Amino acid sequence: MQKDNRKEMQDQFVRLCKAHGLKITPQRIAIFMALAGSTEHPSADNIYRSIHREYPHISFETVNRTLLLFVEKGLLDVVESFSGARRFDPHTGQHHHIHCIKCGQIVDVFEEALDQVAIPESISKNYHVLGKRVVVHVICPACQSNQSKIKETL
Amino acid sequence: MQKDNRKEMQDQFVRLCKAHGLKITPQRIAIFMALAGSTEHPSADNIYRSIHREYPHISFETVNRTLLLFVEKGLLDVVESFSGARRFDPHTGQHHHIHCIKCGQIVDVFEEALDQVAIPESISKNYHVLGKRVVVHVICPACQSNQSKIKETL
DNA sequence: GTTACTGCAAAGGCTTTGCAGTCTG
DNA sequence: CAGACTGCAAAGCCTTTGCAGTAAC
Repeated sequence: MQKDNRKEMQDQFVRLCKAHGLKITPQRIAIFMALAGSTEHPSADNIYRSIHREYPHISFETVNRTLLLFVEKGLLDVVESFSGARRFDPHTGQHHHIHCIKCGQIVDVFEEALDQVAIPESISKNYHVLGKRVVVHVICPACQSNQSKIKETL
Repeated sequence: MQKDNRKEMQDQFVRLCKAHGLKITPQRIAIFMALAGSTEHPSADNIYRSIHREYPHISFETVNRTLLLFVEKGLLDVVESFSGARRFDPHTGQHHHIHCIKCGQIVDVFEEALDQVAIPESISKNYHVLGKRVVVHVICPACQSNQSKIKETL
């Protein structure tokens, strides 16, 4: 089951690469798989670390370059953040985010009601609109209880 | 008129400092005035440059430290960005943003309808909510016409 | 065989920190 | 006068780039 899923994802990746004229390399497969299994909106460094144990020869530069390439091709999005490292999101469809302003955690929100928020005409009239997102600022339960421990990253 | 406005702002700043137990220094006044007159969500470097001609002795470090201090005291907000330098917003009230994904420009949006977006119970039930913002992703008119000229900063 | 991709090393932005001296209240 | 604030210099992150070698198709 887990294995089937991996195989399925790899097939999907091969299709995506072909569609975009990208070469298929072991590095790219590893990066894609790491992303596919992530929900925490990882930074380039997060991805690098998560594949480093299994593929110690993959360099950080390749990870970063690949992520930027994927963004360019629309396979990934860069998400809004409040500084620090750039963070990536494998989920490119319409959705929303919860940000903990203490620890920087970002949680996905799928809510029909938020998708339905109408973009005011004053905006759509004057700009070429690509999309929208509702960002909710919170202090997450973990940070609530650990007031002292976690230092805000801003 | 312009002069009265400056005076008024300085008085406001003095009140704010007293309320937060901050000392009033020429550096801080300069920084506050630069922020008050800004609408483009400046970075620390933007503020530094904008006051540097008039106050060449103010260091970048002081500007940055002061901005972070103001954030801590709630006089300023840090706004979401898609990487690059941290950006500040003197407007701490409820409002929304338009982001140009090409040039990085951020435009404020004041729209009753967006303020009214309800935070789903699934969120408010589980998190301590501080606020929300609708972020609209666009390509601004300038970037539309200059397709080639401006290089995306991501 | 060509061209795209990778890894290395180095440089380039932006941010933070320790410290000694200075200024505010 | 005490504590807060500033400027300097240096270090710390994160990201980008040039280049020579390597792998994919």
